Amino acid sequence: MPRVRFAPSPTGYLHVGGARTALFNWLYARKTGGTMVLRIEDTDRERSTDAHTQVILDGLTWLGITWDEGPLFQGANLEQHQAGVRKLLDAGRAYHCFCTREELESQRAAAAAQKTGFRYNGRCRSIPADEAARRRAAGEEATVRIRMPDGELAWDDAVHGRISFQGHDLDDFVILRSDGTPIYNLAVVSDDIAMRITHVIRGDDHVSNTPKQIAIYRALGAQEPVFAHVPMILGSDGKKLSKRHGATAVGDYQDQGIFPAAMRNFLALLGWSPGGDREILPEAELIDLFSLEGIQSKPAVFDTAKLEWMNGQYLSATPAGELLPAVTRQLGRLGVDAGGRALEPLIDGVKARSRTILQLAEQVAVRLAGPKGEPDARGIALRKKLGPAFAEHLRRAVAVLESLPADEWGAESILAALTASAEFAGAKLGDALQPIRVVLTGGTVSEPVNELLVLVGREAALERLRRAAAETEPVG
RNA sequence: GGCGCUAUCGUCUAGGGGCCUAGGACACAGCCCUCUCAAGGCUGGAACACGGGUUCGAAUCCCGUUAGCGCUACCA
Repeated sequence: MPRVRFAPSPTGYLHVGGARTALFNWLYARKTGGTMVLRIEDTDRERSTDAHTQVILDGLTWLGITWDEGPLFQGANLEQHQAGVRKLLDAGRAYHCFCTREELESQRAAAAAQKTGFRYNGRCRSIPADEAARRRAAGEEATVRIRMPDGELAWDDAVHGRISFQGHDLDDFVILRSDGTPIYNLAVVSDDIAMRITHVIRGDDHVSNTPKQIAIYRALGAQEPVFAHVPMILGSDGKKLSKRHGATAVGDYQDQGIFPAAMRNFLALLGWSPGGDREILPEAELIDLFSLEGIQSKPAVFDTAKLEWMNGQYLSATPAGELLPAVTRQLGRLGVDAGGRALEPLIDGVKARSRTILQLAEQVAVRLAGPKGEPDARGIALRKKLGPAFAEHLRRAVAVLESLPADEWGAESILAALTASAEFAGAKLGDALQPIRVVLTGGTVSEPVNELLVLVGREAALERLRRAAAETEPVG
């Protein structure tokens, strides 16, 4: 049975790229009946925080990504990592390096000045073990470097096919800091071996780490896992997705009222395709269709418009009743009290015109509490265009609607009454109705006016219309 | 600079030598519907980076070129 892991470092929020990596791991585990391990890579003590860990856990949970083991913390495995280094040292596959940070930095600067790449010069490579032991006993600080073998370091990547590096292009990199704590590549390999990880599914930014990790696997005499490097997610300018592209944290989308299922569907299709034309794929289909081979080898641009479209698809497919809790929560945030009214009809009325729960809740709020402040630009433009007629239409509407008894306050009779009145006055139906829409919603966009009136309710609608008619009445 | 990865409409992609005058989706434009806007339906514009091979035949295979991206720490 495959064992996969998602291994974020808690140094920031759960990024959409990380979320997608987690999703692919999860999909693969669920598809194959394997095990998903969650490991928090907190070896960078300076930048790791518990708050970030919690945000990552929350983000995964929101997306519906579950894990079977963990969360495990890499920091807890210090002794295991050190034991691995000792084993490498004993086998002569690693050695102590006494070069100081300052020496290394000046070498790096010199290399940069000459526009040539920096590579560790191997100065400490040939220091005999007993001499190294003596110097360390004398209090000299040392890191541990792996002895990088010559020859090929290649693997058959599950998404890219064969990828090959040459050992002599890599240098003897540090695996243990002078303070005795492990460096990322060592810790990862050590943990992946200990956790019996069979498939390492991670971002493309790790492909250049892979040959280094393979060198460690070999030096440790351990079996290498299958590697699958999934492509990066880019911003609209083709550059690596970052803060300046707008929302990149999973939590941002949660706040915007995106459905977890829509986000998951969208993320899955970013860099992966089941083949064919299917787009809207529920969880079960995603799992059933998923394969590592279906993962794209080129990076993908994150397209918010398509995410919102997809969310709209999920929104229309979700019955109003299921939307109720989320809408109620948003209404609370907007400070609008439903006053015990049944929200479902309101939700159904505006559902098709919303792409996110947030937009939907805002529309419901307007129908409940009336628009806030002045109408929008198009509403004002209409008022100007109609001039005095705007108020006339309103007054006529008020008169007709008032004459409609409460028990006849239905979409059909309202439309009939309004149509007849407009006809009698020789007004175009559109001109007669649009002012009502503007007063009731603050804009020129809504469900049909007769339905809008039903949703707002007789008393509230009449009250708002009367007031607006009076306000817009020409002086004299 | 070195090493590596990648290359189909603006974007996500289908495509595994002939089914391709390259299909779908988002976005865009137009039309239908219509009291507005959506939704929905229909229509349209829009791509195989370039150059060489291989082959009867190449978006598909090979080699270059170009471009983009990633990595190049006692970060992860």
